[in-house]
Amino acid sequence: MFYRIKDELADCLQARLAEAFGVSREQYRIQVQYPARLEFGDFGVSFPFELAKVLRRSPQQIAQQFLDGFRAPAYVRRIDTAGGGYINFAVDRWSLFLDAVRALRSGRLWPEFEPDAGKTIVEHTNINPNKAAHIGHLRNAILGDSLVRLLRFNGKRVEVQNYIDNTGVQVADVVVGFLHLEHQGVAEVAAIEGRFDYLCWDLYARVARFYEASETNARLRGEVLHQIEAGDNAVAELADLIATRIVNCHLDTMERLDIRYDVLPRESDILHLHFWDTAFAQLKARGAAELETVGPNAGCWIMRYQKDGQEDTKILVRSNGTVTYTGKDIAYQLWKIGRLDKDFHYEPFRAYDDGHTVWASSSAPATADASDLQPPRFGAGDRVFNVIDARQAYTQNVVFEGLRRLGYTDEAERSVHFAYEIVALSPRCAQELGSELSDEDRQRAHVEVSGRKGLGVKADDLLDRLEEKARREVDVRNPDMAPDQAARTARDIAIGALRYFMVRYSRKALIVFDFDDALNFDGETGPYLQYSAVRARNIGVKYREHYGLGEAEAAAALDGLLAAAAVELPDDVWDLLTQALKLRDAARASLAGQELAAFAKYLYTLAQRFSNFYNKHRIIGEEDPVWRLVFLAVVHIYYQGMQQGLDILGIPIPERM
RNA sequence: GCGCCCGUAGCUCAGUUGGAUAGAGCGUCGGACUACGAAUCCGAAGGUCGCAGGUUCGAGCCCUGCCGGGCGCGCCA
Repeated sequence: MFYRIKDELADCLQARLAEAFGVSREQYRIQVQYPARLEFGDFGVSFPFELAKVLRRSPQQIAQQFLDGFRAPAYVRRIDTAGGGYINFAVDRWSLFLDAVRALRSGRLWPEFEPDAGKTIVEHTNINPNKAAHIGHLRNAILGDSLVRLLRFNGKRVEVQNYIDNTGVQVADVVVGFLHLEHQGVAEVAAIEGRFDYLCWDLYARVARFYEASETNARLRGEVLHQIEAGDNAVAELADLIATRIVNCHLDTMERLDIRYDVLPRESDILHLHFWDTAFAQLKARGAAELETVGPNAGCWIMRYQKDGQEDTKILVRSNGTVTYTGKDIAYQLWKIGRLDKDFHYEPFRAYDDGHTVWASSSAPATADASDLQPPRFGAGDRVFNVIDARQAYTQNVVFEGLRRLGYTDEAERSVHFAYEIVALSPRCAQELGSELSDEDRQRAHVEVSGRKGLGVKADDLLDRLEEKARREVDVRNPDMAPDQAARTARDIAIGALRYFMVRYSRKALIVFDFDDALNFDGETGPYLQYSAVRARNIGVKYREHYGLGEAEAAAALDGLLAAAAVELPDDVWDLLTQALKLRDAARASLAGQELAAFAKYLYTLAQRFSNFYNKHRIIGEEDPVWRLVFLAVVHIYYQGMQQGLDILGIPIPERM
């Protein structure tokens, strides 16, 4: 609700600016800001400085003339000029508080945004289906899922895609491992029990060493890859079995973090349905793809494009006729943004507990009796976010350039590479994991996670460790808690710790992973946020118990405030209240800036203010009935905000902790 | 060589798109529980925002140049 007041004030100021100086909104747009310090007020503007030159007057004179005859909105209680040109506005705390109480009573503290008619696609996770997920993948999935939740909160309709590269070399490598190291085929692999993704993790690392041993070994990769792409043979069947089993492992892992998907587009179907041919025809028709006749790239189909004034070329089709990664990616992006005249077939892949179905792409129409489920219309998004690490920035730019070369400039504009830096390991952490580091690596600040070396922290191992640690803490604090509830609580805390950890750093920050940081539950962490929410809810519960009120009665008691005489809300209460009411602002700003860390930071500050508040004030024990209700209302408003905010970050609130 | 990103407290990071006295957490030191549960709170110490110029009423933020670090740039995927 704060954002509305801010917008309203901005309009009001803008009108006065036109009246007093003839400056229109188009000429100069007023930005209302939150002042640096609370004593300055609740809103502030600095336009007198900026307009001083144009209006040929001093900032003070402008501020004075502006304010002479300015009719402020009713809720503005005080207007000050300060610092030789700032104009600050303080609102009437009590009346704004009463507005908030009314909104709380009618359940409209944060009215929904206007729903967006279009569809936003978020593609994330995208793990090669050949081994267990690791911390790097967790950053991707958690960032992606939080983005999905933030978009939905902002009124967007979102489709979640998880692209499966089931025909790439990474899967081929594991196939080589099963065939030539384990001497196992489809039947044997299908019969393997236990942690399949963990088994492949080790096997994959062994295959890397196997390739290094001889040229003959290394050649096996190409042969296997060729058979996978050709399809309709035992090797391809094995690859499909491995990829499908691993994808199921990944979905299980992500499910532990409440991360879900709508559709899994598979590389094999892009191949079999010849998406590339359709895209290629478009590229040729538009002249975007050209057959190179001279030079080192002779015989290749290339795309030329301008980059910083220099011409660059990218190969789309090799001289042997095969398509490059970039080429396939352009075709796939065209499908996502609705400019490929082609679609997948779909089949249900699995259903979650609540009945939601994840669909997988398919090369053939589903048989009539297979299922009575009808897939939704996938793809063709109005806006597409590709959550992919920053190392792919160059490739992503080439893909978007491809769209532009096809004349789809709007579509390129609405395609976003949601880039983030990778998660690396501290050298100490890498050694802890049993990796033997070279002297060079030891000197470095961080070591890159490497699937090929088998070096990395597996997602499920990290989650297990988090849960174990959380369980110990829960048991110490709640010795009488039932084991199943303790387990559930530990799980919630582990999720909170991990999700907050991955989202608290800005996207551009490289995370150097260390167990000490990740397993920390104190200070700026997920459990801190959860704890404050739990405390707020329990204060509400205790309040009702203490005064013998039902939930509805306690809520109705708040109505008494509406008739009460005004009291002056102190700074700490006001700080907390306004921060809670800024939830929408924060969500909007975070989305606009495409920075989830900003929202995480906002929530953390909110929790901090609440912690400060409940340590300072007795709520249930407060003797003055008006203050008691004021405090109760503030606790309620805080809890409502925290509930929504934590939901955006996918962090659950335990019953107790 | 070309391109992108980063350099802020001992450590890890924020810094509302150019605003007011640069903020958190961890760590260190000191204080607050027979409880609306201390996974909390309060206080203290800790800064030449890599360096040097420039633009501006105003620069951690914009421009230029250096220094230091990371990543990317294949008929790989």
